[in-house]
Parts: sequence; C-alpha cells; structure tokens
Amino acid sequence: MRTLLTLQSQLCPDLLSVMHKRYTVLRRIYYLQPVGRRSLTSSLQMTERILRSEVDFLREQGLVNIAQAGMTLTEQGLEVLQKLQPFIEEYLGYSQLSEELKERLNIQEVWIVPGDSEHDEWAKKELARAGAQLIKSWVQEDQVVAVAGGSTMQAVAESMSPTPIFKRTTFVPARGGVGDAVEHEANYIASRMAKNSGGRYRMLHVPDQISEEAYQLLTQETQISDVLHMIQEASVLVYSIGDAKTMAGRRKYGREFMQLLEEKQAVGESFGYYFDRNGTIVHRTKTAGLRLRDLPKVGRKIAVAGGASKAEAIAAICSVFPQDTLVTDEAAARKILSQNYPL
Amino acid sequence: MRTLLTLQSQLCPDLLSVMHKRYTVLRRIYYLQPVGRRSLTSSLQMTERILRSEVDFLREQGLVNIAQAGMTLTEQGLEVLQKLQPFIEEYLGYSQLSEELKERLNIQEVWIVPGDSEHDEWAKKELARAGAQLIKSWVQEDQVVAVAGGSTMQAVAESMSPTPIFKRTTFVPARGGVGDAVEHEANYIASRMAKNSGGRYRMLHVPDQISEEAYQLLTQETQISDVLHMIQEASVLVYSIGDAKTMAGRRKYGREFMQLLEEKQAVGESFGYYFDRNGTIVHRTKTAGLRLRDLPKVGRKIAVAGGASKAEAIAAICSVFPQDTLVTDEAAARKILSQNYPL
DNA sequence: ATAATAGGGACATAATAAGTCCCTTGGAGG
DNA sequence: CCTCCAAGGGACTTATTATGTCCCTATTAT
Repeated sequence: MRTLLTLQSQLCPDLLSVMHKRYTVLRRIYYLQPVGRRSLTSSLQMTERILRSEVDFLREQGLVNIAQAGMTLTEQGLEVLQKLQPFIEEYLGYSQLSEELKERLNIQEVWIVPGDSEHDEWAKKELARAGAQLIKSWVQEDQVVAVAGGSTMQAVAESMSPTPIFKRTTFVPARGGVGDAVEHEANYIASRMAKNSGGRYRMLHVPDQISEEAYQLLTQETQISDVLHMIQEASVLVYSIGDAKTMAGRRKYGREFMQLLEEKQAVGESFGYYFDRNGTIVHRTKTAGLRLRDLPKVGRKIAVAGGASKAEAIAAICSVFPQDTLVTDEAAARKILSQNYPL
Repeated sequence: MRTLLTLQSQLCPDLLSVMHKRYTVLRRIYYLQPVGRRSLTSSLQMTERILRSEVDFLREQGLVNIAQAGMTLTEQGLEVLQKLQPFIEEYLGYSQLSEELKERLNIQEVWIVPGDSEHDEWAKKELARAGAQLIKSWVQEDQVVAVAGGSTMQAVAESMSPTPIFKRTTFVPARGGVGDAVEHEANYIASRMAKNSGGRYRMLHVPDQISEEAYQLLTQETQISDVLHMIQEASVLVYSIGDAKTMAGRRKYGREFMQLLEEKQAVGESFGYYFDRNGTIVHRTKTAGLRLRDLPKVGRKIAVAGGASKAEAIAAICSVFPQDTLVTDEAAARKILSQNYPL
C-alpha cells in the first residue's frame, strides 16, 4: 500500500494533500454532525468559502447529506471515512511524528520519510530525495552550498536534479577528505551534486593529518584559501550524521583511535566532529574547512540521516549546535521518540 | 490496493485523472526519449502549453531530465513509471474494457466498476453508486424517470443522493408489481429513489394476472391512467437485468411457468420481458406500464447489471432493443468479452 | 415572538491555467 | 563552413477557476 502513496506523492503531491483535506472535513462532520457551515469553519480553521466548496463537492459525490438542520455523513461517506483511515494515518503519521520530533529535539523543521533507510534501499532513496528537494527549495541564486561526506550524502547527491537556480550555485565540501572511500568523500560529493544539479563546484585538497607547519603553508595558497573563504561564507550546509558503530567499521584509523572514541563514549560524527551522547565534542578531525564556530553564520543547516541505529547520534547532535532542519526516516524518528536521550 | 484507488476515485476523482495524465506523459517520454516538446504534443494529442506545464512539473519533481537534445527520464522517473504501472493498469483497465464492450455490444456508453457484484457487497455498492451518479448526471428539470424492480435497482435507489434538480423530478415504476418481494418491487424502488434524492414519485397499483376486462376498467381510472401517461413520457429509464437462474429461484410463479421459460431457453428478464440468448422475447408479464414499443421515445435508457452469471443476459438484451448506456462490473464485462454470445 | 443558526445565492476579485507567438541555441547535413 | 531544423525557454494575453465578501430566507429552540 505504501508504494501507491509514495508514488503518488512524487507524481501528484497535491492529490494527497487534497485527499487529506477532504478526509479531515469528512471526519469533522462525522464527529459534529449535524453541523453547520460556520461551526465547521471555525473548527477546521478554514475560510468559509473554501469549506463551502469542499462541502459542495462532497455532496456532489454523495458523501455528505446537507439539510436544513446541518450536514451529516451519508452511509457512503461513513464507509469512505472508515476505509480511508488507515491510509490517511499512514500518510500523516509522519507529519504527527515530525511535530513530536520538532518539540523533542527543539528543531525548526523536520521531514520524515517512510521506512527504514538502513535496511531498505527504497527508503534510503526516499530520504535522499527529500534531502535533495529541500536543498532545491532553499537555495537561491549565487549562494554557496557546503556539503559533508558519507554514504547518505552520496545518495542525496545522486538524487539532485537540475533547476535554473542551480546554474548559479556553487557546491563546496564542508571539510577536506576524512579518509573515507573516494565516493564518500565530501569533495567527490560536492562534484556529483554540481554535476547532477547543473551547478558549479570547488574542491578542497588538504590532506588529513599533516603537520601544523604544512597546514599553515597550504592554507596560504590562493587556490585553497579561496575555497576556504567560500566555505566559511556558505549559505547552506548539508551534512549527515554517522553513528559510532558504523564509524568504527569504516574509518581507516588505527586501534588507538577507536579506543579513544570508545573511552570518551562517542556516539556520532558529523563533518569531522565526534561527539558523545551529551553533545560534547570528544574529538575533531584535523583537516581544513568549516569549523563549529562558523556554523552560526550559515543560513540553513540541513541534516540528513536515517535508520534506527543513528537515533542516538541524531538526538545527540542537537546538543552540539542548534539544528534547524532534519530530514530523517520513520525508523529513526520512532526510535528517538521511544527513548529518553538526554537533552 | 484496489481499496485506495476506489476511495480516491470517490474523494478526489479529478486528481486520479491528473495522475493518469502524468503517467501517460512519463511513459511516452520513456518510449521516445530523447524527445522534443513538439513531437510529444502530437504524439499525446495534447496542446503544447498543457504538455509544457506537465513537463515542467515532472522536471521539478526530478522525474524527467530536460536538456538541449530533448527530454529523458531520470532514474527516479523510470522507477516511478515501473512501480506505478500495475496501479494505472488497474485504474484504467476498466476504461479499456469499456471500449471493447462498447464495440462488442454496440452500446454508446459503458461504465465498469471493479470487482464482482455477485459475490462482493462492496462491488455491488460501487455498481449502484455508478448507476445513481449516472442518473444524476442525466436528469434535467421536470423530467420523469421510470425505474424497474430488482435487488440491483434497490441498491441504486439507496445510493441516490439529493441534488437540486431532483426536486423537480418524478420517479415512476416502469411497470406494475411483478410479484417479487416488496422491497424489490418497482413501486417501492421508485418511492425510495424519490425519498433519497429529494424528488417526487407516483405509484402504479395494477395487480398482475388480472382479467382483460378488469385491466381495461382499471386503466380508465384517472389515478392509474395519469401514471400510465407519465410512464410513457418518461425521459429516462433505469432498469436492471435478471438472469434465468436467479429468476427461477425467486419468482413465485408455478412450475409450468418455469418449464415454459426453460423450453423457450429464456436467459434473462428486464421489466417484465423474458428473452432468450438471441434476444427474442419469449414471454411478457401481463401488467401495465412501459411497453417495448414505447422504448424508442425514451431519451435515455440506463441498464445496471453486474456479476458473471448475468453476462449472457446482458449480452442478449442488446439484441432485444438498442441500448445506449450500460453500467456493469468487471466480472460481467470480462465474461461477456471472453465468450462468443450471438449478436 | 424572536434570536440564533442553518444553507444558499450573487457578485467582485484574485489566482492560476491555458493559448499564442517568438527567440536563441546546438547539432546534423549539405 | 554554412544553413536549416528542431530543441527548450521566455513573455504576454486571455480564459477559467477558486476564493473572498455580503446578504437573504427558512427553520428551530427558547
């Protein structure tokens, strides 16, 4: 069933919102029947005229009965109401979830996609698609978008599609390479995003783990300092959140490093910063790029992360710095809400 | 799955057609890609402007890629196309079916609802709902609607909903009682239709099987002759089709009558006329009301009948007199098309 | 009786869809 | 190398639809 709803949300998103609106009207009539137009409008917070058009339509379809005493559901209307309920709940369970998450994590905006992106490839694509759409809706001309690395970010990059605005958008890596596989490196992802969206990109080639002297020298190169400046002026930051266990398996760092993370109880990582469940930074990768203190200047910070195993890390990063937008999946959302992570 | 589509077809039918339209565009692009706007318009028989709006939307959703060389599907677009296919086929399989039926039976208009109304209560309601909607869309002010009897007609009556036009509509039975249960009698059904639609009704109380003398006397009563005149001036006739087997079980006629029907190979009945598979009338109930020779004067004749077992009867009645509208279900439609009933 | 609430009609206006025409660009073919 | 065709895209007008606004009449409970 989910499939149809998901497909429709791509092919005709209005369909679902209209369906939802009419369903809401139906349900409200059912609860209050017989009810007049005026009380319905105030109850539904619609303008009277709009409500009236909807009601006229519903009557035309034979779903509501409209008489002197007020409106009532017909037998058919009741049937539709009842049979539609599970679908609607599925459709808007997420918006309810997202409301709860917003409050719980103190985030301005939360998008939730169905499923578990950790185990379901389709769900991961949905997550990425949502992220890509969000970027598209937020970017304006001549802005810089800083992107982090990781497999989720890669999926986002592949979901980008061209729009005229992107022609004047520059994608930059939030930080230099962090020792991942090439296709997960921020540099690569910035380039893919630009490729798929029709935008420009700049790379930041600063090796990890170099001496302080070498670093200072490098950052004086105009090629590099230019990009560094762009990064610090980024209007949008898009990043994902790694969880401790996956990090442990993937990073090429040595055993001591893993022990350090374990000792300090790191639960997650984002663009090179490792944090514990209280949101305390326990380690930072030594590489050039966006620093924590640059974040307040970034206009929009979009976190894209899903899967139940990342729940703790997602919850924790909200304490690291104030989030404004989170794109996640149902699995992570429910896990976060079901557990009492510290604020 | 069917449920969601069915519900949506009630709650937001126009949006489903939008979905269909976009799907068609997607599919055509897939076949012809890379394809230009002009060739698409001629191929899809849309105006250029409309096609353009749709394509813009699809690009916005990241489903099509739009480049100098023409339009192509994105990976996502292909995915949506493929996953949506079964749903679309389900949604419009019926319109294809109805095209075939129109040609096969030489009917102007055919409506098909999902399922088998013989075994599925929900399907029967759908059938009735479609019938009721059709009546609603055809009736104009101050017209007379003649209705026949039967359980299907009863369901149609219960699916009627009020509309201003019905206030000036009169429902009359097509013929007098035919010895069925009260709730299946044409008289009762006319009254229920009027009740549920907000219209007026007149009854025709002429007993079956009375002597010729008594009949002549009765039809001179103004009460009765008035109604008879109304019937003969009916603008819309709504009737169902009974199949031989059900008739055998339900009628209260004696064994001789059943033998007669069997002898003459009757396959169906409509408003008192029994016919064989060639469309020859083999018996007519002796009761007052609409006669076959009145039919050409009736503006619109709507037959509502479903269920596989009625397939033969439905096919046969098209030879009895020219049909213009048939409302049936998937089961009957497929059965009719799968068999070679005589023309 | 009367006040409150019901639905419904009518019309202006805002928003959006659709029709129409023309432009620039890139590539295939002469 | 040039020409021409078909590609997408911009810009404007017109038609259609949705919405806002205001007011009317009928019913019903007090």
